[in-house]
Amino acid sequence: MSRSTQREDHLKALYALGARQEGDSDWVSTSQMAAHLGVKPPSVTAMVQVLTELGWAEHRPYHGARLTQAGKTLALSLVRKHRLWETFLVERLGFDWDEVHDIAEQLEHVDSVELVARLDAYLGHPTVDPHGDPIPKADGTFHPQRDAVLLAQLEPTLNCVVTGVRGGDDGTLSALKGRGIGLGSVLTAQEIRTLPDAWLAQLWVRPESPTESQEHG
Amino acid sequence: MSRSTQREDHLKALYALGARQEGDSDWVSTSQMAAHLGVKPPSVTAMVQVLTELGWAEHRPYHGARLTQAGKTLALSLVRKHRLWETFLVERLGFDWDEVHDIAEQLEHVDSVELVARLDAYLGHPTVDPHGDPIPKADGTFHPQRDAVLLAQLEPTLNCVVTGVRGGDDGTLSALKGRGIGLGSVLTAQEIRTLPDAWLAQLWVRPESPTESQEHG
DNA sequence: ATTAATTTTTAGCCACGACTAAAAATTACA
DNA sequence: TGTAATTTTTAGTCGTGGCTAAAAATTAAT
Repeated sequence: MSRSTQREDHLKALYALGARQEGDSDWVSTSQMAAHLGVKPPSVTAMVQVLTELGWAEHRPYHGARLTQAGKTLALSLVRKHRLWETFLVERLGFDWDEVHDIAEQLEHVDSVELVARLDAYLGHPTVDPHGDPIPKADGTFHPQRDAVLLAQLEPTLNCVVTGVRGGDDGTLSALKGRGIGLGSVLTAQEIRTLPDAWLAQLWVRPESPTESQEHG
Repeated sequence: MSRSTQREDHLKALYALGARQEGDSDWVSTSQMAAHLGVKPPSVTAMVQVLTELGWAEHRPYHGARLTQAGKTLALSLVRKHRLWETFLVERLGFDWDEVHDIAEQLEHVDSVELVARLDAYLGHPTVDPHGDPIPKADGTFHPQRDAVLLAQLEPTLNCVVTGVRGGDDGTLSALKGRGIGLGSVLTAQEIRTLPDAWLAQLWVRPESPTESQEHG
């Protein structure tokens, strides 16, 4: 009695939502998780209690849940697997970056440490996935985005380069692709003003001076 | 309500056991399936009834079950996925041929036709997997072993070359590897007499004249 | 041809993980 | 501060896919 696809999905949701909590703490409500996972809140409550019994989460009834250290380590290994598979799908199989999420979602639940190690080596130990998200290391260490800010926080006069997309579902990603926006895309200050508000909180960008031209690979 | 890992596993068992039935028909008993899958017969009965309702199998109570044409097509697509993944694991990730079965067993349940198509192209449209088993084509056609006989049926004076291993579990495969036997291995008539009886029904071989020497790649 | 042994199915149960409806706690408002 | 609205948990149900024990059918043996 330990890992299962459902438990792993709840663990990942707890990790993802905890990391992007607005303010101080990383407590996540069951309804947040339910919305994220596409299930109803009572199902989440039940699952959170299971995760608690396994020592992966703690649960303060009516307040929320958050991961323990053990849970964080496990969640990080899932994120690692997900991002390695996405890298494989894009770089080796030639998928577009907006097509790979659902497939990686399935592949990440395949259970074999040897497989992950060999996949990592095969891909040349990549440090970021095709969305620009950093890939956790095998030992659990994790270096978040360097030099990146969310587009919403960028000074309005600056140009920038897209370095990542936060929590992008395939729908958002293909909409971005439809506007010609991908990793490495250069956005001018005036172009930024034409983008939907929703994207301002999703795009990680590296600021550039207003006059600098583009040279990226 | 259609595919699930368990249903797919039962479908594959029905296919595999039906193909290797001794005599005339391809009816498979529930206890055969149960032994193959590591579950109890009543569980198989229940699952076979589900497969029947889905139109993938037919069930004659107290006599056995067998696949319909639709079921065969589906089973073949699972075999295809399994063997493509095994090929990937061995040829690209560098696994030994006796380590890949369990991992491929998980990977084959990943649901994406596009993924299979791209994996196939990436591997160069291989026709046999690392165990020498032929890989069914995307359209469902399937060309079984050419020129191969089971070692048990080989005339006792002939040498032979190993071209495949029938239904090899990882245990048998690593035992074979321990004796230095793999795809392309040359077995002399006298060496054959020293092999365990169990292997005689598992090794597919291509006969050679007693004097011929080895030249294989 | 009966009876005995074996195999298969049916009946009834359990764990997992979802759901709805109702109760309890928290938060918001007056 | 007391009541209303919202959120969360509890209670009870359902489907999937296992199990054991008992009944039914088949096969084997006398």
